[in-house]
Amino acid sequence: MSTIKDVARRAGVAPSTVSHYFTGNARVSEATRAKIEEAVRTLGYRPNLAARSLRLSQTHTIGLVVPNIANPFFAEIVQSIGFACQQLGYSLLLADSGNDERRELELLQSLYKQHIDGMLIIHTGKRDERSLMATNPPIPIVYVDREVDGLSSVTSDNYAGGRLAARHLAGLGHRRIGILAGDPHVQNVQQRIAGFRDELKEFGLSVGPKYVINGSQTFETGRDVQFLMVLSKPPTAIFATNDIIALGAWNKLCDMKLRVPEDISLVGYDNIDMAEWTVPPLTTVAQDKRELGRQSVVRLIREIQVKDSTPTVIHIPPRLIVRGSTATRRSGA
Amino acid sequence: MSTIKDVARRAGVAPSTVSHYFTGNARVSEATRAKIEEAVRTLGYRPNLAARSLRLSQTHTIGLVVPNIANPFFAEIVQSIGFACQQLGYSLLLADSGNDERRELELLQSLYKQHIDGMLIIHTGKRDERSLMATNPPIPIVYVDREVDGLSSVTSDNYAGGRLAARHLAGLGHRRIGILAGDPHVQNVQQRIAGFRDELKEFGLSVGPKYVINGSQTFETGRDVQFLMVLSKPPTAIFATNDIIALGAWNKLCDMKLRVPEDISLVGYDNIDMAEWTVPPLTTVAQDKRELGRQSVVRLIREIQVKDSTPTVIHIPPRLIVRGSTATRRSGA
DNA sequence: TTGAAAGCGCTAACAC
DNA sequence: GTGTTAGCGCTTTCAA
Repeated sequence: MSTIKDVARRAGVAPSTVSHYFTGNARVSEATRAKIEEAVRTLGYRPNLAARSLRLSQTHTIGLVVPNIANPFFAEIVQSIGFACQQLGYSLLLADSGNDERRELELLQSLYKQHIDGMLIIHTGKRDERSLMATNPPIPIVYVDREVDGLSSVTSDNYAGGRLAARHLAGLGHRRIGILAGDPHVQNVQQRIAGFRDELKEFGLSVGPKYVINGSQTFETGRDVQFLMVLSKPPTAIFATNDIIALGAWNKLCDMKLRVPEDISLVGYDNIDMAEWTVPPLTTVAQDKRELGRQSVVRLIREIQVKDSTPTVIHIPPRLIVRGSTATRRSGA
Repeated sequence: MSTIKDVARRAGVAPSTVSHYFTGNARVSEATRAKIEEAVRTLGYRPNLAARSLRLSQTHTIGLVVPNIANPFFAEIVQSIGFACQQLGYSLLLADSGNDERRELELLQSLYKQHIDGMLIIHTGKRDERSLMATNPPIPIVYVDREVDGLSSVTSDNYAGGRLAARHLAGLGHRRIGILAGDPHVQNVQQRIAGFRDELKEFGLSVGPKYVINGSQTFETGRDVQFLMVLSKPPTAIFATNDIIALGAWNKLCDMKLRVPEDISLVGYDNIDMAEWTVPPLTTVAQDKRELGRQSVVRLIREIQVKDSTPTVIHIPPRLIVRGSTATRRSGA
């Protein structure tokens, strides 16, 4: 592996001249430029970023911690983060916490050692927020998708999304509505439900405790929809706090010979690719994942570059995508 | 950010002693050990990996290039690669090529500059293999999921998987079988189809050109199943070269009021999570993604550590998962 | 068991 | 426009 010295020697100039050529910190004559370029080419020289990092004490690398990249929603966010990084000249160090808060903490530590310039975190949502804060990060951190009080974050406006879903369902005439809540400890879920309930209130509606199913953000929790359907007065519509739960519910409803939307309306959240793949496709609240990822990176890099460390909270507005899984309440119900 | 010198000063020893303590290259006395540990703790010292890399000329980081991390199949592989890396003490630099061969090449170059120790590549499959080889990599590379002639790779045994699918369908009595091939330029697809055809031959069967649909590895290509169903003698069973295509086909079949498996049997490939979510669940050829990821990392690290650079090809055996989307041919058909 | 010193590849003053 | 020089934080002989 050749170094800047090798290039310099071959080009018959000093190492610093080569450096100037690369950094553009000083103008080099046409003649030397040609010689340097020739040397670089024949030697196959690549600047050693480790050395540059050491010297500049910045790595142009950011860390990304996610709870579970196999979750399509997170995968799509990671992708857009990745694209934004490429565009802005940053490398991306990926770490999957496996939705385990202890591991999440270890990963943070080991990322710090890499002396990355900044960190993007989609936290597990399980840990007490304060302990994350207490670690007193040596570098800028922006939380993605799940916000943390008092710290910078870029998230979808979950409260608004909940309202959107409620307005849609109430507008279709539904009055007995169930909620597949998923994990009640996740802040996003709480906000979606809060928005949902608040909007319902404007229609003079509410959701009783028996009409709420808790669990986790998984397909299996969706299948617990059965507990709603065996109620003496089952709901005519259901709000699931994410698409995967909605898909799980739909799956169980199929098993029970209930049809969507004829027998029951179903609204999901996230608008993952799969939401379009059902028959009929799933009505859902879309989060702009591209924008979520892009803004996170942009914001983080801003915090890295200017020492402006006042936490900023960015909310990306959601939008309702009405597809085939919702319909007006049947007069009989 | 404190350095090894700060620690040394505070502990009243020389920097090299602190280094010895960390690397374990020399034994340190109990007394100094205690002083060093105290200093590290109060200073919150973290070794600077960039400096260490420069000195040791190895970064303990590997690069990973994937075509599209939003594809659930790749996402699952990336996850298992990530876990294996964590376990073995390597960091993971992620780069998504967006399934674009030009970008893939750029990413390789920029990863090289990071002086990573090795590289894992799931290539787009579009480029001529040779041009990838020609880049003459300065570091070990292991190709994942999609092999490249003459280079190290860890892939599923796609040919065997194709045979598995064919044996299953033929065994159920199907004689007119269609293939949703997807992208015929992807080697994996070719191999799956080759295996499928060869096994069919053993049953005295074959698939005529009109029964094969080409396209890409997408949901939309799956929906092209309609062109098979309007044939004068439509197939009674279909092999899709991945689950997403199968899901697309199923979606279209639903639209056409055809039922799976009563009217037509359907076999997918990959066993992504979603394959279990249909009603009935999808019969498919499973690739062991965990193992695929783990073996890739293990193999790459071996190539990094011992200079043994004779290319090794590892095939992970697939297995057929029979679920509800396949059934014996109806006597009427 | 500990320390002094050299150097990994690069950049940024500062001189010329 | 170009070169000299020092030093980023770390590890590693080699001596003491």
